[in-house]
Amino acid sequence: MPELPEVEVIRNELKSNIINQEIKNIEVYWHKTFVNLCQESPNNQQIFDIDRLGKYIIFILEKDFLIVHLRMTGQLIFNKNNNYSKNHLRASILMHSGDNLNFYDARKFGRIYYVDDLKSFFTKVGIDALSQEFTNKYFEELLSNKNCGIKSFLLDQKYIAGLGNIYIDESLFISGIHPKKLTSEINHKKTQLLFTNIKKILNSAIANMGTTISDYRTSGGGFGTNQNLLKVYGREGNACFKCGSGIKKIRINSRGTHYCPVCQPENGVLQ
DNA sequence: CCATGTACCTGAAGGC
DNA sequence: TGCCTTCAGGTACATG
Repeated sequence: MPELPEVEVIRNELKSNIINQEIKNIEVYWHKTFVNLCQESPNNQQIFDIDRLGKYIIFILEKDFLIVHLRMTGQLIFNKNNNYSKNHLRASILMHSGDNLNFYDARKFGRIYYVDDLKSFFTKVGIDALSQEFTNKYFEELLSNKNCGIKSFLLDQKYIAGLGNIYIDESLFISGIHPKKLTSEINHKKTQLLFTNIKKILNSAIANMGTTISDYRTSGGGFGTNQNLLKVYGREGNACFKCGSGIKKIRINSRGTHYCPVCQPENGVLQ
């Protein structure tokens, strides 16, 4: 499930291949994949740059923008096929050079939006988790204005954009915070620790080319390696790397949530 | 306003 | 083998 690091890896890889290319046209094979929110046409427009906000990848065209969200199983593959059969190909962005950017998506949740106004498109998306403007002070302010479980808070993209199920579980584990801990009850020291660890976890996942559990591929079709370094996610019943107790799995907001009951106590001195 | 529930989708995995 | 159920979780939208 692509989160911020996976999207960032794809963005970095695509930059060298896609920037300055000119779009010939976009072929759509599953009608819901392409969402046209703009009166113009992307055809014959040059791609000036590639940006990112949270889990959205943003292609900056001459006049407007193509925004891709991979959701659960989306893949952006440059100039080649992937391991999926051809019938998972939902759209192709064809370039005048003959290069192409193929959008595969087994579950059809992913989207390519064509928009002319970024501001109105991103009204419900908060600050990017790796942006310079996302500071410890900003994090504390967000937390103090909210009183819900910390995992629910981190999942909600309108506060902080880019975190998903895997990296939230990892960040809370190394910070020693129970996923149901109320935002208002996390003390100053723990807040700072969590803030630092979120940035650390995301940056290290980028360095490892992302987490490939099932569908995620880089734009070259490659695998990430970060799945080998996960501390809690997917480790239900296995021994905690810190204390040896069994990792537990519960559901929060209908998401599988992994934690160590000893290192992340719901109430206790460690918090 | 907020919290919760469900739709969107398909493939993999497990039970019997 | 094979059929059925459950699970995976990001986001939009509906409901209470």
